[in-house]
Amino acid sequence: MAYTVGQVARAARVTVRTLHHYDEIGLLRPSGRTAAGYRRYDEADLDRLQLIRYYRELGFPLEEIAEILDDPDADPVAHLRRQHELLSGRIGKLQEMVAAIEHAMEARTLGIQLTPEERFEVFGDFDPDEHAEEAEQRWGGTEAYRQSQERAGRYSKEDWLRNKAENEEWGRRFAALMESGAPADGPEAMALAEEHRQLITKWWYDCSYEIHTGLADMYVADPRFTAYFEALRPGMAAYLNEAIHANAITRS
Amino acid sequence: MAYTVGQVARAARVTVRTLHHYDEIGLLRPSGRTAAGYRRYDEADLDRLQLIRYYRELGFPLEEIAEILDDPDADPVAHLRRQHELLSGRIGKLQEMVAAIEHAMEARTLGIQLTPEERFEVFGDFDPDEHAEEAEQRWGGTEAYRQSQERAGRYSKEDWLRNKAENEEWGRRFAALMESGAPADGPEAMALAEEHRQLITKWWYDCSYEIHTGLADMYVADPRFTAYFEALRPGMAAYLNEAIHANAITRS
DNA sequence: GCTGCCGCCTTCCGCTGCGTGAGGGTCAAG
DNA sequence: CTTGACCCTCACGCAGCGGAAGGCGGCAGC
Repeated sequence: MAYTVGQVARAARVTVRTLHHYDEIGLLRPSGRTAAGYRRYDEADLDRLQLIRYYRELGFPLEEIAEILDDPDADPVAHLRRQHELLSGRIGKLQEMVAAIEHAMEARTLGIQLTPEERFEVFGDFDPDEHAEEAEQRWGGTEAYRQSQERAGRYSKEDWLRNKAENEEWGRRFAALMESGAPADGPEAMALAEEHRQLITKWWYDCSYEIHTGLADMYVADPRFTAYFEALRPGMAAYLNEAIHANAITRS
Repeated sequence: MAYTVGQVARAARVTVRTLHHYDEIGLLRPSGRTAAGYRRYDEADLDRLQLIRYYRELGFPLEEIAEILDDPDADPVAHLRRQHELLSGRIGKLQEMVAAIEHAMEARTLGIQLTPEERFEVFGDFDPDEHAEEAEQRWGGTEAYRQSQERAGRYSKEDWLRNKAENEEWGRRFAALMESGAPADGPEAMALAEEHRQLITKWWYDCSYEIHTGLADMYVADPRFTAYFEALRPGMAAYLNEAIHANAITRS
């Protein structure tokens, strides 16, 4: 059986132009032509095309595919191994990027500006071990972080907006409470601290009391978080820190 | 402070040519030039370059980066979300490719030819659900398969060769046993069946007796495996099948 | 003031893997 | 004999630079 370009293209899910291209560069020459100059592909050509598409999808450049297919001495397993490594590396890089994006999205919702250093985190420009270690230290490499990463990716724009709105709503009530002069370790403050914990659990990850107090400490230790709360109301970072601690002690 | 192209290039880890390119397309024009025509970059330019590199690493095309940076109304989070999806998709595809490669490597060591269908498995050309389901059925989605996949990727060429050699050695001894006329459910056949199980455990995954009998059945059911054993010695597939079953019943 | 060398300039061609025409011939059906 | 679906061969275009050619600018040492 002989096939025309169009038939082959449909069968192999490539464009006619692609077949022309493969012909041009000698990667896949049709086994014959009709009197009118039409390309005629036979079964063997189809087999070869399958192999070509296969290696293509594995990321091999066309020239290398030609080498593999035309050199019977070439070791296909070696090629596969090499490609396996390449792919693994690429997956790793992409995963780092995804993590960086999630981090960026998370920061955006709080309106926190990333430091240049953080912005460049995605680049492999420092020792990977050191980098991993730092990430471990900063985020604990914890289940919590993984949860939040996972969720971050799934949230729609509406989700983000609702999240932000709920956050702001809570912020307003907390600021109002401060205004009223209520003590940071009083029942109302503790109730709002608890609400804060629940908000995190709802949107991000299971926030235990332990984690919550850890967060509270970060709010006064990390200037970016401090700035965020201070912008809502001066003194809020410290006040919230105290309320969270009080709440954690009382409830657990 | 003002910097020359070279200085900027070194600092930002890009090539001079890249900066020229960014200038050409208007993505990053240096804030000034010296009398001699030298590009002069200032701090603001560096900031912009950082952002450019950041979005670049996240996979944005240059044109889109220009949009994001030049349009203050553009929603960066929306862009991030979109990019997150793109990256996740790409990771998924790459992971499928890796699985396909591992499958191919595994098949190679046994000298089994993949069917065209399998060769095209890596393409997303049929319903993903159906595909996943089929893979589930074929491989059980089991811990065993995951183990073997994981190991396949780590093996060096020498490992593969040793694996192959051990396999062949076992094959020779098993063929010799058949030759001797020993019964398939006799002690020697069972011993070699057990050795076979251990070989799999050593190289691939924890091969329980249950899994082993499953494999044995596949050896007579799947023509490609059958062909492999039949090539070693006619009747070997069925003989091995029986020996494995006998061994499993006796030992467990 | 001359030489040497490095860094900078612009210009231009090259690479991959095709997409997308333009401008025309061919084939089978009605 | 026409129509419409195919097919052909040029040939330019795309991103995102790499790299070379050919020529100044700037600074150090003689």
